[in-house]
Amino acid sequence: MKRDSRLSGVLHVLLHMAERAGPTTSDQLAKAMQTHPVVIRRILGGLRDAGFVHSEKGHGGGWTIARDLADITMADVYAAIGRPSLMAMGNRTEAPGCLVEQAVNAALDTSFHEAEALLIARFEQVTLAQLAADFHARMAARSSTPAQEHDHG
Amino acid sequence: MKRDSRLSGVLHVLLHMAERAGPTTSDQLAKAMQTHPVVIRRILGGLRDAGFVHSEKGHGGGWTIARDLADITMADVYAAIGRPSLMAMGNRTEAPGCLVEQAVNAALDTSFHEAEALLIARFEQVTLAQLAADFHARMAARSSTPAQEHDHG
DNA sequence: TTTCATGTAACTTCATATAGTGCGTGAAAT
DNA sequence: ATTTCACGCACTATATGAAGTTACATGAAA
Repeated sequence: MKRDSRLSGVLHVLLHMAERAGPTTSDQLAKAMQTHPVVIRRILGGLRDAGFVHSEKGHGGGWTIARDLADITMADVYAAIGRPSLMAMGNRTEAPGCLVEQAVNAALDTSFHEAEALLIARFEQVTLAQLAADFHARMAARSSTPAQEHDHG
Repeated sequence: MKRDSRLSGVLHVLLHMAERAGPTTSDQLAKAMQTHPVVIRRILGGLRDAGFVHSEKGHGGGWTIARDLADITMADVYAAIGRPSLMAMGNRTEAPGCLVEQAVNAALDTSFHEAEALLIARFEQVTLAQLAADFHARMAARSSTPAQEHDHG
């Protein structure tokens, strides 16, 4: 089953933005992410509507983070991209008339809802500031090659 | 993101088989599941290889459950279909050179692995016998229309 | 008024889950 | 023996959705 990488992508973009001083353009972020500028704009659209980032048009424009990194959790980002399903599995049919399927669905739903609740709870505990700190720790650990912080090779 | 319904499907098929006395053909199961016989054979292929069901060719052939329902857990069934990914989300890139992405991946992986472990643990606690019992309880509750146990409308 | 940058819609790939077809194999009934 | 039944499997077809791309409009600064 193919897995959604939007959450991973948004977090990645946000951390790259956080490493820069002024506004960052979609083009620059696309280069860093090895993708297309329009994809960046799509990814950040939800974040902008949720107030986590700000976008400016024209000369000197681009994207900036609108809040303190310590005030944005992974759960916030997850919500901003529309709370896509976390579970790769679903029921064959929802609201089935078949009682066998109802029994199966009930058993699966119970477990899946527990797992989703656990995930959301974990997401709420991790802020972008923590992720940035982890990144900087990795930077320090890779002391021999300190210029590769943006290496995507 | 589209969700895999194989686990739901296999459990459904197994419980339908359990309700019948002798062998059940792929055709009969396909009718009950409103799908194609080949789909049934594919679904049950992994279960056969794992020894949970038995298949017989020719006249009077079909599928039978090879073990006691109390000895088959949802985790067994999950394993038999190849342990497909349970999480709908993955990392943009695995083993990235980018330290930002490494930090993001690490944070996500931690949460996802926890959630997966929780799910597997729950699956291990539910046997097919329990699911069958739940089904029969639903049958009893729907006492006014007792002939609909195979209704898929 | 030219250049830069976002906002969006429409379109194209591309991956892949699911469904379906055709033919081969083996077992039982006649 | 031969017919019928049922699974096994390789292959094709279809549908869905994410990601990538193009095109153009909007708005701001040089």
